[in-house]
Amino acid sequence: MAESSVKKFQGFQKNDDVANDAGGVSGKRLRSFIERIERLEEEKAAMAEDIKDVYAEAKSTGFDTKTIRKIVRLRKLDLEKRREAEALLETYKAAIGME
Amino acid sequence: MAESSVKKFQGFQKNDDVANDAGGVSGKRLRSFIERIERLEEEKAAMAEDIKDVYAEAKSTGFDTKTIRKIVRLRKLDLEKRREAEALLETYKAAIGME
Amino acid sequence: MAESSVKKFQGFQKNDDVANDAGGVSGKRLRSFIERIERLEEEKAAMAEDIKDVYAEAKSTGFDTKTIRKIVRLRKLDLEKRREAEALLETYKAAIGME
Amino acid sequence: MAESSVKKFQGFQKNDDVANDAGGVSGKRLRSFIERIERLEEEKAAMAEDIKDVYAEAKSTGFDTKTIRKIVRLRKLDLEKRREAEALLETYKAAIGME
DNA sequence: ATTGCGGTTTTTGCCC
DNA sequence: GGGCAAAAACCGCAAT
Repeated sequence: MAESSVKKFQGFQKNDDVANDAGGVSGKRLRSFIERIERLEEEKAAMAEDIKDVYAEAKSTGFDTKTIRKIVRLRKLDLEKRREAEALLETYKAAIGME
Repeated sequence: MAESSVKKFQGFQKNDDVANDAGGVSGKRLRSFIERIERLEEEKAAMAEDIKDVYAEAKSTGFDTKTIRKIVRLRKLDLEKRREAEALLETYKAAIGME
Repeated sequence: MAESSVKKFQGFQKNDDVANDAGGVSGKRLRSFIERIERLEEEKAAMAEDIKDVYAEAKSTGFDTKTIRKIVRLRKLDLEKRREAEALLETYKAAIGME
Repeated sequence: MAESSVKKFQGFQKNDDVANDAGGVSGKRLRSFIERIERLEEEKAAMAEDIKDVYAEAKSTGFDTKTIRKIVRLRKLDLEKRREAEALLETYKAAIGME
Protein backbone atom coordinates (compact mmCIF):
# COMPACT_ATOMS: atom_id res chain seq x y z
CA MET A 1 0.00 0.00 0.00
CA ALA A 2 1.00 3.60 -0.43
CA GLU A 3 1.47 4.12 3.25
CA SER A 4 4.18 1.56 3.55
CA SER A 5 6.46 3.53 1.31
CA VAL A 6 5.90 6.46 3.57
CA LYS A 7 6.50 4.58 6.75
CA LYS A 8 10.20 4.25 6.42
CA PHE A 9 10.61 7.95 6.29
CA GLN A 10 8.95 8.53 9.59
CA GLY A 11 11.42 8.83 12.34
CA PHE A 12 13.49 11.44 10.65
CA GLN A 13 13.51 14.84 12.22
CA LYS A 14 16.06 17.49 12.44
CA ASN A 15 17.74 17.10 15.79
CA ASP A 16 16.82 19.49 18.53
CA ASP A 17 14.09 21.06 16.62
CA VAL A 18 10.36 21.23 16.88
CA ALA A 19 8.26 18.87 14.89
CA ASN A 20 8.59 19.81 11.30
CA ASP A 21 6.27 17.62 9.35
CA ALA A 22 4.73 19.99 6.93
CA GLY A 23 1.39 20.42 8.63
CA GLY A 24 1.63 16.95 10.20
CA VAL A 25 1.81 15.56 13.70
CA SER A 26 3.95 12.47 13.35
CA GLY A 27 7.06 14.47 14.17
CA LYS A 28 5.58 15.51 17.49
CA ARG A 29 4.61 11.99 18.31
CA LEU A 30 7.98 10.63 17.37
CA ARG A 31 9.62 13.22 19.53
CA SER A 32 7.42 12.22 22.40
CA PHE A 33 8.29 8.56 22.02
CA ILE A 34 11.97 9.33 21.93
CA GLU A 35 11.79 11.44 25.02
CA ARG A 36 9.89 8.81 26.92
CA ILE A 37 12.48 6.24 25.96
CA GLU A 38 15.34 8.46 26.91
CA ARG A 39 13.79 9.20 30.26
CA LEU A 40 13.34 5.52 30.98
CA GLU A 41 16.87 4.72 29.89
CA GLU A 42 18.18 7.34 32.26
CA GLU A 43 16.28 5.71 35.08
CA LYS A 44 17.57 2.34 34.09
CA ALA A 45 21.12 3.64 34.06
CA ALA A 46 20.53 5.14 37.48
CA MET A 47 19.46 1.74 38.78
CA ALA A 48 22.61 0.16 37.36
CA GLU A 49 24.59 2.87 39.05
CA ASP A 50 22.89 2.18 42.35
CA ILE A 51 23.62 -1.51 42.06
CA LYS A 52 27.28 -0.77 41.49
CA ASP A 53 27.21 1.42 44.57
CA VAL A 54 25.75 -1.32 46.71
CA TYR A 55 28.45 -3.73 45.58
CA ALA A 56 31.05 -1.10 46.36
CA GLU A 57 29.59 -0.54 49.79
CA ALA A 58 29.49 -4.24 50.49
CA LYS A 59 33.10 -4.53 49.43
CA SER A 60 34.11 -1.63 51.64
CA THR A 61 32.59 -3.40 54.62
CA GLY A 62 34.66 -6.47 53.94
CA PHE A 63 32.46 -8.68 51.74
CA ASP A 64 33.72 -10.40 48.67
CA THR A 65 31.71 -9.07 45.77
CA LYS A 66 32.44 -12.08 43.65
CA THR A 67 30.68 -14.26 46.16
CA ILE A 68 27.76 -11.91 46.43
CA ARG A 69 27.42 -11.93 42.67
CA LYS A 70 27.38 -15.71 42.71
CA ILE A 71 24.66 -15.78 45.28
CA VAL A 72 22.56 -13.24 43.45
CA ARG A 73 22.99 -15.19 40.24
CA LEU A 74 22.08 -18.46 41.87
CA ARG A 75 18.95 -17.00 43.34
CA LYS A 76 18.05 -15.58 39.98
CA LEU A 77 18.46 -19.01 38.41
CA ASP A 78 16.15 -20.40 41.05
CA LEU A 79 13.57 -17.84 40.18
CA GLU A 80 13.89 -18.48 36.47
CA LYS A 81 13.59 -22.18 36.95
CA ARG A 82 10.43 -21.73 38.91
CA ARG A 83 8.99 -19.50 36.22
CA GLU A 84 9.98 -21.88 33.47
CA ALA A 85 8.42 -24.76 35.32
CA GLU A 86 5.23 -22.82 35.73
CA ALA A 87 5.20 -21.90 32.06
CA LEU A 88 5.69 -25.51 31.13
CA LEU A 89 2.88 -26.51 33.43
CA GLU A 90 0.65 -23.95 31.75
CA THR A 91 1.58 -25.43 28.41
CA TYR A 92 0.64 -28.85 29.67
CA LYS A 93 -2.63 -27.62 31.09
CA ALA A 94 -3.51 -25.94 27.86
CA ALA A 95 -2.68 -29.12 26.01
CA ILE A 96 -5.14 -31.13 28.03
CA GLY A 97 -7.81 -28.48 27.96
CA MET A 98 -7.47 -27.26 31.53
CA GLU A 99 -6.62 -23.68 30.81
CA MET B 1 8.69 -21.75 52.34
CA ALA B 2 10.15 -18.31 52.39
CA GLU B 3 12.19 -19.35 55.36
CA SER B 4 13.83 -22.27 53.69
CA SER B 5 15.08 -20.08 50.90
CA VAL B 6 16.44 -17.80 53.54
CA LYS B 7 18.56 -20.39 55.18
CA LYS B 8 20.61 -21.43 52.24
CA PHE B 9 21.73 -18.00 51.20
CA GLN B 10 23.30 -16.49 54.20
CA GLY B 11 26.67 -15.76 52.77
CA PHE B 12 29.66 -17.03 54.58
CA GLN B 13 28.63 -19.92 56.69
CA LYS B 14 30.16 -23.16 57.41
CA ASN B 15 28.30 -25.48 55.13
CA ASP B 16 24.65 -26.11 55.71
CA ASP B 17 24.58 -24.55 59.04
CA VAL B 18 21.81 -22.38 60.32
CA ALA B 19 23.93 -20.57 62.84
CA ASN B 20 24.87 -17.24 61.42
CA ASP B 21 28.07 -15.90 62.72
CA ALA B 22 27.71 -17.19 66.19
CA GLY B 23 26.67 -13.97 67.82
CA GLY B 24 27.79 -11.89 64.85
CA VAL B 25 25.98 -9.69 62.39
CA SER B 26 27.76 -10.15 59.09
CA GLY B 27 25.11 -12.64 57.94
CA LYS B 28 22.44 -10.05 58.43
CA ARG B 29 24.43 -7.44 56.60
CA LEU B 30 25.13 -9.73 53.70
CA ARG B 31 21.48 -10.51 53.51
CA SER B 32 20.65 -6.87 53.46
CA PHE B 33 23.08 -6.19 50.63
CA ILE B 34 21.65 -9.02 48.59
CA GLU B 35 18.14 -7.82 49.07
CA ARG B 36 19.03 -4.29 48.11
CA ILE B 37 20.70 -5.55 44.96
CA GLU B 38 17.79 -7.74 44.05
CA ARG B 39 15.35 -4.94 44.60
CA LEU B 40 17.36 -2.64 42.36
CA GLU B 41 17.68 -5.28 39.69
CA GLU B 42 13.94 -5.74 39.70
CA GLU B 43 13.47 -2.05 39.18
CA LYS B 44 16.01 -2.05 36.42
CA ALA B 45 14.23 -4.92 34.74
CA ALA B 46 10.98 -3.01 35.10
CA MET B 47 12.52 -0.05 33.31
CA ALA B 48 13.69 -2.31 30.50
CA GLU B 49 10.16 -3.64 30.30
CA ASP B 50 8.73 -0.15 30.08
CA ILE B 51 11.14 0.75 27.32
CA LYS B 52 10.05 -2.28 25.36
CA ASP B 53 6.46 -1.19 25.83
CA VAL B 54 7.15 2.26 24.49
CA TYR B 55 8.77 0.79 21.39
CA ALA B 56 5.80 -1.48 20.95
CA GLU B 57 3.44 1.44 21.25
CA ALA B 58 5.45 3.47 18.76
CA LYS B 59 5.38 0.56 16.37
CA SER B 60 1.66 0.12 16.74
CA THR B 61 1.19 3.73 15.72
CA GLY B 62 3.14 3.15 12.57
CA PHE B 63 6.70 4.05 13.42
CA ASP B 64 9.63 1.93 12.50
CA THR B 65 11.29 0.90 15.74
CA LYS B 66 14.60 0.22 14.11
CA THR B 67 14.81 3.82 13.04
CA ILE B 68 13.81 5.07 16.46
CA ARG B 69 16.49 2.93 18.02
CA LYS B 70 19.02 4.48 15.69
CA ILE B 71 17.95 7.97 16.63
CA VAL B 72 18.06 7.24 20.33
CA ARG B 73 21.51 5.77 19.95
CA LEU B 74 22.77 8.72 17.96
CA ARG B 75 21.45 11.20 20.48
CA LYS B 76 23.10 9.25 23.24
CA LEU B 77 26.39 9.41 21.42
CA ASP B 78 25.91 13.15 20.94
CA LEU B 79 25.28 13.52 24.61
CA GLU B 80 28.36 11.55 25.51
CA LYS B 81 30.43 13.58 23.14
CA ARG B 82 29.16 16.77 24.69
CA ARG B 83 29.98 15.50 28.15
CA GLU B 84 33.42 14.50 27.04
CA ALA B 85 33.93 17.94 25.58
CA GLU B 86 32.76 19.57 28.78
CA ALA B 87 35.05 17.41 30.84
CA LEU B 88 37.89 18.39 28.61
CA LEU B 89 36.98 22.01 29.01
CA GLU B 90 36.99 21.63 32.77
CA THR B 91 40.43 20.13 32.52
CA TYR B 92 41.60 23.10 30.52
CA LYS B 93 40.10 25.52 32.98
CA ALA B 94 41.79 23.76 35.85
CA ALA B 95 45.06 23.81 33.97
CA ILE B 96 44.97 27.56 33.68
CA GLY B 97 43.73 28.14 37.19
CA MET B 98 40.12 28.96 36.33
CA GLU B 99 38.42 26.21 38.26
CA MET C 1 59.69 -3.70 24.24
CA ALA C 2 60.76 -4.04 20.65
CA GLU C 3 58.10 -6.56 19.93
CA SER C 4 55.25 -4.25 20.73
CA SER C 5 55.96 -2.10 17.74
CA VAL C 6 55.70 -5.20 15.68
CA LYS C 7 52.66 -6.60 17.35
CA LYS C 8 50.12 -4.38 15.76
CA PHE C 9 51.16 -5.55 12.39
CA GLN C 10 50.56 -9.15 13.17
CA GLY C 11 47.25 -10.33 12.00
CA PHE C 12 47.49 -8.77 8.61
CA GLN C 13 48.12 -11.05 5.71
CA LYS C 14 47.11 -11.00 2.17
CA ASN C 15 44.12 -13.27 1.90
CA ASP C 16 44.57 -16.66 0.37
CA ASP C 17 48.25 -16.39 0.25
CA VAL C 18 51.15 -18.03 1.98
CA ALA C 19 52.69 -16.43 5.01
CA ASN C 20 54.69 -13.51 3.85
CA ASP C 21 56.42 -12.05 6.82
CA ALA C 22 59.74 -11.08 5.48
CA GLY C 23 61.80 -13.88 6.95
CA GLY C 24 59.34 -14.34 9.82
CA VAL C 25 57.01 -17.08 10.97
CA SER C 26 54.21 -15.22 12.67
CA GLY C 27 52.21 -15.14 9.44
CA LYS C 28 52.23 -18.92 9.29
CA ARG C 29 51.18 -19.19 12.89
CA LEU C 30 48.39 -16.68 12.48
CA ARG C 31 47.18 -18.54 9.46
CA SER C 32 47.18 -21.74 11.43
CA PHE C 33 45.16 -20.21 14.25
CA ILE C 34 42.62 -18.83 11.84
CA GLU C 35 42.22 -22.15 10.13
CA ARG C 36 41.75 -23.97 13.38
CA ILE C 37 39.11 -21.49 14.41
CA GLU C 38 37.31 -21.74 11.12
CA ARG C 39 37.34 -25.49 11.28
CA LEU C 40 35.84 -25.45 14.75
CA GLU C 41 33.23 -22.92 13.76
CA GLU C 42 32.20 -25.13 10.90
CA GLU C 43 31.75 -28.02 13.28
CA LYS C 44 29.79 -25.83 15.63
CA ALA C 45 27.52 -24.75 12.81
CA ALA C 46 27.09 -28.39 11.83
CA MET C 47 25.95 -29.19 15.37
CA ALA C 48 23.44 -26.35 15.22
CA GLU C 49 22.23 -27.75 11.94
CA ASP C 50 21.83 -31.19 13.45
CA ILE C 51 19.85 -29.78 16.34
CA LYS C 52 17.53 -28.08 13.93
CA ASP C 53 17.08 -31.35 12.12
CA VAL C 54 16.15 -33.16 15.29
CA TYR C 55 13.52 -30.56 16.09
CA ALA C 56 12.21 -30.86 12.57
CA GLU C 57 12.05 -34.62 12.87
CA ALA C 58 10.28 -34.38 16.20
CA LYS C 59 7.81 -31.97 14.71
CA SER C 60 7.20 -34.18 11.71
CA THR C 61 6.33 -37.06 14.02
CA GLY C 62 3.73 -34.93 15.74
CA PHE C 63 5.51 -33.37 18.69
CA ASP C 64 5.17 -29.75 19.60
CA THR C 65 8.61 -28.20 19.29
CA LYS C 66 7.73 -25.35 21.57
CA THR C 67 7.10 -27.72 24.41
CA ILE C 68 10.26 -29.64 23.70
CA ARG C 69 12.23 -26.41 23.72
CA LYS C 70 10.71 -25.54 27.07
CA ILE C 71 11.67 -28.86 28.54
CA VAL C 72 15.19 -28.66 27.19
CA ARG C 73 15.54 -25.17 28.58
CA LEU C 74 14.22 -26.16 31.96
CA ARG C 75 16.62 -29.06 32.18
CA LYS C 76 19.45 -26.78 31.21
CA LEU C 77 18.51 -24.36 33.98
CA ASP C 78 18.57 -27.25 36.41
CA LEU C 79 22.04 -28.13 35.31
CA GLU C 80 23.28 -24.57 35.53
CA LYS C 81 21.85 -24.16 38.97
CA ARG C 82 23.62 -27.24 40.13
CA ARG C 83 26.89 -26.01 38.69
CA GLU C 84 26.46 -22.58 40.20
CA ALA C 85 25.72 -24.07 43.56
CA GLU C 86 28.86 -26.16 43.38
CA ALA C 87 30.94 -23.16 42.38
CA LEU C 88 29.52 -21.21 45.28
CA LEU C 89 30.36 -24.03 47.61
CA GLU C 90 33.92 -23.99 46.36
CA THR C 91 34.05 -20.27 47.03
CA TYR C 92 32.85 -20.85 50.54
CA LYS C 93 35.39 -23.56 51.12
CA ALA C 94 38.14 -21.31 49.88
CA ALA C 95 36.90 -18.55 52.15
CA ILE C 96 37.26 -20.71 55.22
CA GLY C 97 40.54 -22.21 54.16
CA MET C 98 39.27 -25.62 53.16
CA GLU C 99 40.41 -25.61 49.57
CA MET D 1 -8.99 -34.89 12.18
CA ALA D 2 -8.87 -37.13 15.19
CA GLU D 3 -5.17 -37.26 15.16
CA SER D 4 -4.74 -33.60 15.78
CA SER D 5 -6.52 -33.79 19.08
CA VAL D 6 -4.15 -36.52 20.04
CA LYS D 7 -1.14 -34.68 18.89
CA LYS D 8 -1.23 -32.12 21.61
CA PHE D 9 -0.93 -34.77 24.24
CA GLN D 10 2.39 -35.92 23.04
CA GLY D 11 5.22 -34.32 24.87
CA PHE D 12 3.96 -35.23 28.28
CA GLN D 13 6.21 -37.19 30.52
CA LYS D 14 7.00 -37.12 34.13
CA ASN D 15 10.47 -35.69 34.40
CA ASP D 16 13.28 -38.13 34.85
CA ASP D 17 11.03 -41.03 34.45
CA VAL D 18 10.67 -43.73 31.92
CA ALA D 19 8.10 -43.42 29.24
CA ASN D 20 4.76 -43.83 30.86
CA ASP D 21 2.21 -43.47 28.17
CA ALA D 22 -0.30 -46.08 29.07
CA GLY D 23 0.70 -48.66 26.52
CA GLY D 24 2.10 -45.98 24.22
CA VAL D 25 5.48 -45.12 22.85
CA SER D 26 5.38 -41.38 22.43
CA GLY D 27 7.00 -40.85 25.82
CA LYS D 28 9.95 -42.92 24.79
CA ARG D 29 10.26 -41.07 21.55
CA LEU D 30 10.04 -37.69 23.21
CA ARG D 31 12.70 -38.71 25.63
CA SER D 32 14.87 -39.85 22.81
CA PHE D 33 14.47 -36.56 20.97
CA ILE D 34 15.34 -34.60 24.07
CA GLU D 35 18.40 -36.66 24.70
CA ARG D 36 19.60 -36.31 21.15
CA ILE D 37 19.16 -32.56 21.37
CA GLU D 38 20.96 -32.33 24.65
CA ARG D 39 23.81 -34.41 23.35
CA LEU D 40 24.18 -32.20 20.31
CA GLU D 41 24.04 -29.06 22.40
CA GLU D 42 26.79 -30.39 24.57
CA GLU D 43 28.93 -30.99 21.53
CA LYS D 44 28.15 -27.54 20.26
CA ALA D 45 29.15 -26.04 23.58
CA ALA D 46 32.34 -28.06 23.47
CA MET D 47 33.17 -26.59 20.08
CA ALA D 48 32.58 -23.10 21.45
CA GLU D 49 34.89 -23.95 24.29
CA ASP D 50 37.55 -25.15 21.90
CA ILE D 51 37.29 -21.96 19.90
CA LYS D 52 37.80 -19.94 23.04
CA ASP D 53 40.86 -22.02 23.80
CA VAL D 54 42.36 -21.36 20.39
CA TYR D 55 41.90 -17.64 20.86
CA ALA D 56 43.53 -17.89 24.26
CA GLU D 57 46.44 -19.77 22.80
CA ALA D 58 46.84 -17.25 20.02
CA LYS D 59 46.79 -14.47 22.55
CA SER D 60 49.40 -16.16 24.69
CA THR D 61 51.71 -16.29 21.72
CA GLY D 62 51.40 -12.59 21.22
CA PHE D 63 48.56 -12.17 18.76
CA ASP D 64 45.78 -9.68 19.21
CA THR D 65 42.56 -11.65 19.43
CA LYS D 66 40.46 -8.70 18.41
CA THR D 67 42.27 -8.58 15.11
CA ILE D 68 41.95 -12.29 14.59
CA ARG D 69 38.25 -12.08 15.24
CA LYS D 70 37.97 -9.39 12.62
CA ILE D 71 39.81 -11.49 10.09
CA VAL D 72 37.69 -14.54 10.78
CA ARG D 73 34.56 -12.48 10.42
CA LEU D 74 35.71 -10.93 7.17
CA ARG D 75 36.59 -14.26 5.71
CA LYS D 76 33.20 -15.59 6.70
CA LEU D 77 31.51 -12.71 4.96
CA ASP D 78 33.63 -13.35 1.88
CA LEU D 79 32.58 -16.95 1.92
CA GLU D 80 28.93 -16.05 2.25
CA LYS D 81 29.22 -13.59 -0.57
CA ARG D 82 30.81 -16.19 -2.77
CA ARG D 83 28.08 -18.68 -1.97
CA GLU D 84 25.42 -16.11 -2.72
CA ALA D 85 27.06 -15.37 -6.03
CA GLU D 86 27.23 -19.06 -6.88
CA ALA D 87 23.60 -19.52 -5.97
CA LEU D 88 22.70 -16.62 -8.17
CA LEU D 89 24.70 -18.12 -10.99
CA GLU D 90 22.86 -21.39 -10.58
CA THR D 91 19.61 -19.51 -10.79
CA TYR D 92 20.73 -17.89 -14.00
CA LYS D 93 21.79 -21.20 -15.46
CA ALA D 94 18.48 -22.73 -14.55
CA ALA D 95 16.66 -19.81 -16.12
CA ILE D 96 18.36 -20.37 -19.44
CA GLY D 97 18.04 -24.11 -19.33
CA MET D 98 21.63 -24.92 -18.49
CA GLU D 99 21.09 -26.71 -15.23
C1' DA E 1 3.80 -19.79 -1.75
C1' DT E 2 5.49 -15.39 0.13
C1' DT E 3 6.36 -12.22 3.34
C1' DG E 4 6.05 -9.80 7.52
C1' DC E 5 6.04 -10.23 12.56
C1' DG E 6 6.63 -11.62 17.39
C1' DG E 7 9.48 -13.91 20.34
C1' DT E 8 13.95 -16.48 21.35
C1' DT E 9 18.48 -17.46 20.79
C1' DT E 10 23.04 -16.08 19.25
C1' DT E 11 26.42 -12.88 18.54
C1' DT E 12 28.65 -8.51 19.21
C1' DG E 13 30.37 -4.76 21.65
C1' DC E 14 31.40 -2.74 26.28
C1' DC E 15 32.84 -2.07 30.74
C1' DC E 16 34.84 -3.41 34.49
C1' DG F 1 39.13 -11.94 30.35
C1' DG F 2 34.35 -12.45 32.03
C1' DG F 3 30.00 -10.74 32.69
C1' DC F 4 26.33 -7.70 30.91
C1' DA F 5 23.47 -5.12 27.68
C1' DA F 6 22.41 -4.13 22.76
C1' DA F 7 21.97 -5.84 18.16
C1' DA F 8 21.38 -9.29 14.83
C1' DA F 9 19.75 -13.77 13.25
C1' DC F 10 16.58 -17.07 13.25
C1' DC F 11 12.41 -19.92 13.85
C1' DG F 12 7.65 -20.69 13.67
C1' DC F 13 3.26 -18.58 12.81
C1' DA F 14 -0.15 -16.13 10.26
C1' DA F 15 -2.28 -13.63 6.91
C1' DT F 16 -2.99 -13.10 2.33
